[in-house]
Amino acid sequence: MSEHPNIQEAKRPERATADTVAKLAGVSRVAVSRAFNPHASLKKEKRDLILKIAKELGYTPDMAGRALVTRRSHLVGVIVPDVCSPWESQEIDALTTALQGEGFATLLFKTRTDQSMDERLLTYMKGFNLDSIIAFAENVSPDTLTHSLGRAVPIYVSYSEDGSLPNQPGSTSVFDRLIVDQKTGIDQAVALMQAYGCRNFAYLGGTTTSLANTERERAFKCIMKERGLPDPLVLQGDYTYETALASTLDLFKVGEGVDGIFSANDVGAFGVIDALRFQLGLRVPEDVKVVGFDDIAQSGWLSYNLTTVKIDLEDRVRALVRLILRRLKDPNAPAMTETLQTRLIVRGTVGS
Amino acid sequence: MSEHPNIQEAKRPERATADTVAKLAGVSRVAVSRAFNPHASLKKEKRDLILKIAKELGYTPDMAGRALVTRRSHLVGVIVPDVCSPWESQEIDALTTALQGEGFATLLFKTRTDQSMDERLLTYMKGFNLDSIIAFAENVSPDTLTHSLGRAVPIYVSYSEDGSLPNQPGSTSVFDRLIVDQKTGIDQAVALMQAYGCRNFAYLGGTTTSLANTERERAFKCIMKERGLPDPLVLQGDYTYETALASTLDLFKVGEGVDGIFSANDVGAFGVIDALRFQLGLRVPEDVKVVGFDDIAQSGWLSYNLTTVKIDLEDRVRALVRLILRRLKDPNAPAMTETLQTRLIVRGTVGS
DNA sequence: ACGGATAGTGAAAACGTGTTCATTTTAAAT
DNA sequence: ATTTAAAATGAACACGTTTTCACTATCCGT
Repeated sequence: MSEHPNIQEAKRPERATADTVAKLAGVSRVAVSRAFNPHASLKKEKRDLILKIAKELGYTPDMAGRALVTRRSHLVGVIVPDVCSPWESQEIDALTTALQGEGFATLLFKTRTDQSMDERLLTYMKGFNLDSIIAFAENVSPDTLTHSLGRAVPIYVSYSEDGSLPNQPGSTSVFDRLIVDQKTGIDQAVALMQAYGCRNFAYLGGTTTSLANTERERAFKCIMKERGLPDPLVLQGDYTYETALASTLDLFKVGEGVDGIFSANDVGAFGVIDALRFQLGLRVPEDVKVVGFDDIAQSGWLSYNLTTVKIDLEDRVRALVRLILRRLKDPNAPAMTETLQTRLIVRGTVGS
Repeated sequence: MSEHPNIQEAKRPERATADTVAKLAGVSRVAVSRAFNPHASLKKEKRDLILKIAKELGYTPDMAGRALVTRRSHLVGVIVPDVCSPWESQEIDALTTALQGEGFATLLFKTRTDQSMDERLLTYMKGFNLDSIIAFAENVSPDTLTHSLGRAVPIYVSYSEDGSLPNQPGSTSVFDRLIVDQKTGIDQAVALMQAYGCRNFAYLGGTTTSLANTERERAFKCIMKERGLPDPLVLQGDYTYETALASTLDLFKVGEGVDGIFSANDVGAFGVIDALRFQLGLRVPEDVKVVGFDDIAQSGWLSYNLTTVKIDLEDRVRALVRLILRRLKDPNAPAMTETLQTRLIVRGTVGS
């Protein structure tokens, strides 16, 4: 086994391995491994030599081999129904940046359009031995995930303090959670709309199976009651522009006289605004006031200039990464909860 | 080695491995491997038994172990400067769907804001042993990529027939390419603008280092000349809404009397439109006509209703996946080229 | 019934890495 | 100078899989 590999090596410039570097540096292969692990003890000059030769050869530790023994793939799975959706693409972007800085890469998986997951896909995902999983698709049950996903611990995002879904009594597994307090921001929104004279409110929902939507609707109704306002009209939606547009047209076909619409997301609010302005000949904000949720980049564009409830994206991603890293460092640590606030961003769709 | 693993197994429910399945099914581990490889020869009833037991145990072949010996990671890298950019997020979405169907997962990497890549990141990427790489960031030179990326063969997207960047004479490596013929669509756009009376054209560029932008500008100027029109004014841009807005304001500050603006991308066109309508008090399309490029979903929204040059996303992704799979099947196949057409989508920003 | 081809099978050897463990070298402390 | 602790080192093993390579059972046609 001393000269044999050279024959193959002569044929093609084979990928440099730790052994290649070790022989060239006159050290053992273990030393090469240690050179790439900052915490391992290795004489400084020897490490420098190894790293120098490694760079010349273009050697990089192979993740597959490393994953096999360390049981760390350095891969974080992101399950998402639709990458194009602005809020989600913004979060994926920020998440990728943050994780990349910590030495992890994000692996993208798409659910079916109904946000459910193929059995085949789950099996497939398991094979990658993901270090962590973030489920944007809220139609994937925690138990399904843990059952199908080896050692990776999913992180769940809840939208109310009482944690409506994960950590059920029946389930043995405990999840780290990020709780988003949506009520504060929504209350500010309703207060502003009320101050500008709204009397008849409507709530345009997102996908009905979405946890975020369920809690937004609940919070909205609760606030209406607290402020002594009548129960709002609820429009069916699915977070898309097209459906929002159609639902708004339907709403005003029966002439309800609604003068304040709160949408479960910004893209939906765009649909509402365009329906009002271009199809119904109504003015925003003079005739109807509109508020969205998310504060995506497009909400600042002048054509919409949308007043909206903001979840601070950087805070959110920072919290997620913190949870992921902590769980990775100590898999047996007790479940942890991070909390996030929301606040109203005032622009031009309620009053000037 | 017969009873030893059971001790560990008793402690925690260890991840099921091929050996676990093999022992339970009373076959060799090789049989298990074959059961999961459809092309391997294995008695049907034995395969069924193995797959059944595997499902009960929740066993899935480990990708790391598999990658080590097959030299196929089933990972496709996507290098992108900004996931949020609508066109790119749409393409990532479609690509992920298509690749997922073929058994590959997409791994996301972000460049720095100047679209260049950290040396550290390249080294890092190499470690994942990617099966293929698609570079959305056009500031990463082909040679840098091939030098730093083991056996993965990058796919390049060019925007002119003469292939301005890859396959240079100096470079030894040959790349598969996807050529987008932008001229046809741009010519249709100019023709329409001209028909509606445009006399003074301006071109709002994207990032100057972007290949797509360079070729779009070249094609636009060429068409202007062919149609006997004067050289267009060129505005600096970077594909963002904010810069487009600012550039448009600058343009009309000197009162050039421009009546037709062609933007290198749709998001830029949105900035142009909003500057004209909300800051300069001009009407679109009556006073100034605007055309974009890409045909992202937002271009159909009524507030913009943008006339734009479309690259068919599904065709594009289909072609990319075709190139990737072909290269993977035969790494030594000669370089291949796919070509894509563009065409104008007429909406409301040129004339009704 | 017989030869030959074919499908089915498992033992052993990879693939590239991190980690134990026992050993040697170096540094620090008396 | 001598003891004690700490740091540095490499051999062997482990991780989970696929791929040779022989070998056996099964099938077909004359």
